[in-house]
Amino acid sequence: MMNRVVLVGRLTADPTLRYTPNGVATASFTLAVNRSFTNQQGEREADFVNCVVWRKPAENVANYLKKGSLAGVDGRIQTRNYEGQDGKRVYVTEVVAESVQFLEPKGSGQQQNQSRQQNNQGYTRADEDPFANNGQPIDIDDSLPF
Amino acid sequence: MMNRVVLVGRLTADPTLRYTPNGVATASFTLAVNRSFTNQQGEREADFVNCVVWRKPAENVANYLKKGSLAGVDGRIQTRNYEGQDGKRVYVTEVVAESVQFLEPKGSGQQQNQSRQQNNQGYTRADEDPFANNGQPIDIDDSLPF
Amino acid sequence: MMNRVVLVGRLTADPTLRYTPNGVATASFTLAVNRSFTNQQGEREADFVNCVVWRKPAENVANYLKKGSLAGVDGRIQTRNYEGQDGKRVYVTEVVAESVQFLEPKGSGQQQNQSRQQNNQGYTRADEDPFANNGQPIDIDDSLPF
Amino acid sequence: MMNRVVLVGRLTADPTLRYTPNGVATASFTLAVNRSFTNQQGEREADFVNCVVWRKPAENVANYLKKGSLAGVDGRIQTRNYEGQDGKRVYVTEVVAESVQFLEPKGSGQQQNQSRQQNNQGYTRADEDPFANNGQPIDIDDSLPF
DNA sequence: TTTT
DNA sequence: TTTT
Repeated sequence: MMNRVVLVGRLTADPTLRYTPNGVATASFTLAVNRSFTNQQGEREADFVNCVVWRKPAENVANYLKKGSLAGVDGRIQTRNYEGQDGKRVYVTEVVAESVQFLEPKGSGQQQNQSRQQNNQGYTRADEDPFANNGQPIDIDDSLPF
Repeated sequence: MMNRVVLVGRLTADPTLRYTPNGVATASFTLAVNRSFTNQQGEREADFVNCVVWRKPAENVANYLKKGSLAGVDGRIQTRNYEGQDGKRVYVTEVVAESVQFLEPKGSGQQQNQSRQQNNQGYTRADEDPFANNGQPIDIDDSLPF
Repeated sequence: MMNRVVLVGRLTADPTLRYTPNGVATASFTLAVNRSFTNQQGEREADFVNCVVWRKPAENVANYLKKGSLAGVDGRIQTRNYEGQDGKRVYVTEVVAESVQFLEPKGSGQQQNQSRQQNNQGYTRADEDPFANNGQPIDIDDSLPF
Repeated sequence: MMNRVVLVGRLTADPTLRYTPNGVATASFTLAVNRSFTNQQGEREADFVNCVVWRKPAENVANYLKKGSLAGVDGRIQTRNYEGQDGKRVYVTEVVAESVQFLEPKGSGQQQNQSRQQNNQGYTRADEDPFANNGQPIDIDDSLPF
């Protein structure tokens, strides 16, 4: 079986960094990928793809990317499901990034680190161990990645 | 911006073939893509990825693939949203296949066409023209692809 | 069968634009793709991948990309062979780009078009019709793309 | 920078297994990838892509694949060059497989292991340590992978 | 609400 | 030097 995704797009918001109880970092973000073709109104639309990344690259994402950053993702599609607030099963399709490429020109992001930390106050942990769970966040209370 | 997906997996069910009012064929199916790694229980899980294909390849999919068929998809990730039954916005991520590869050995699928037709009775149209709408189904009443 | 390549890298030189006798544009260029890992000397090396693109995107490449430009390529691997100068068969592996993405920030390339034209003086045709030949340049005399 | 290749095709010959002096396994093989389109004579041609794989997957390839096997490769394009027999630099483009997928139906390859061993007699080492050299074979005497 |  |  094969499962490969490559995306280049811009972050729709600052990434969200969390830590599992075991101290493993995970960052989540959404990439806006503009389509190369236009719709019948002549507009270029975009696809909005939720992405997750684990461990060291997660911290790099949190430190170097922010809303609007151009980034490339190489990873795979992952599906998971969880119990929704209304008791119904919610199905999620997202991209697990194995590597994230920073495509901004040099020198365009010195303040990013600072801006991110302030932006993600209060989102510093996730109730999940990626290696106890195959890379799929367990969503407890309001800590959904998306 | 770049957006590329390559999958190889097995159909979880016979594909669903529909036609837009303009007579454009669209087939939808779900690929089960077994993961190469195991979870903490030592089990190999799978990702279930919804796929859509348009026009001539849609008819080929309907004619040559069925539940359990091994297939490859080369396409892109697409997101769309529609008004759910409870009035809330439902977000969908799926793969639009530009090409679908049949990876079954020759001679293993002669009855497929027949089995498919019987399976998709009553699903012969979709209320949508992909070229008036950029490849994104407009979901009217119960004609959702997924 | 499936064949998909996605690259992001920088042009090692200005692209070379040619036209077949039938007037079809083709641009060739080499992408330097820095590796994410280092060798035993701790250096980051690069792969140098020859790319070809046809028709309208070829002209866009020639007009908007130059040496050093950051670009993304979505295409497929192609192999071909031709009679070398010593009568031996030469085997070539290159990437045929179906789309090329310009990843430079806006406003960083206004003079590119002019610089390119002057750079490619005398390279204005290729002895080949891509649609009579499946996208593979026929190499006559010294007009090899690489 | 990004560099991703996905291929599905058939082995043109049994894979060649070697070991570096440090005992690291490497397998090389060529994938014939049939094109989806036809040339002006109406024939379907193929691309022949040289692939290399290291370590445990190399041994799996040697044990489970043989001439004609259907296989998928997920990897990256690598370029390297070496001094040719005539003193000239020879440039090589190949695919380094990070994973290889066996796409043959079950039960179709019991004799493969045996057939391979006999086929590769005398090819049991390669003068190279992939981790001292970034995955690129050092070609000494006649031990070129391709 | 899933494939082999 | 090419596979089904």
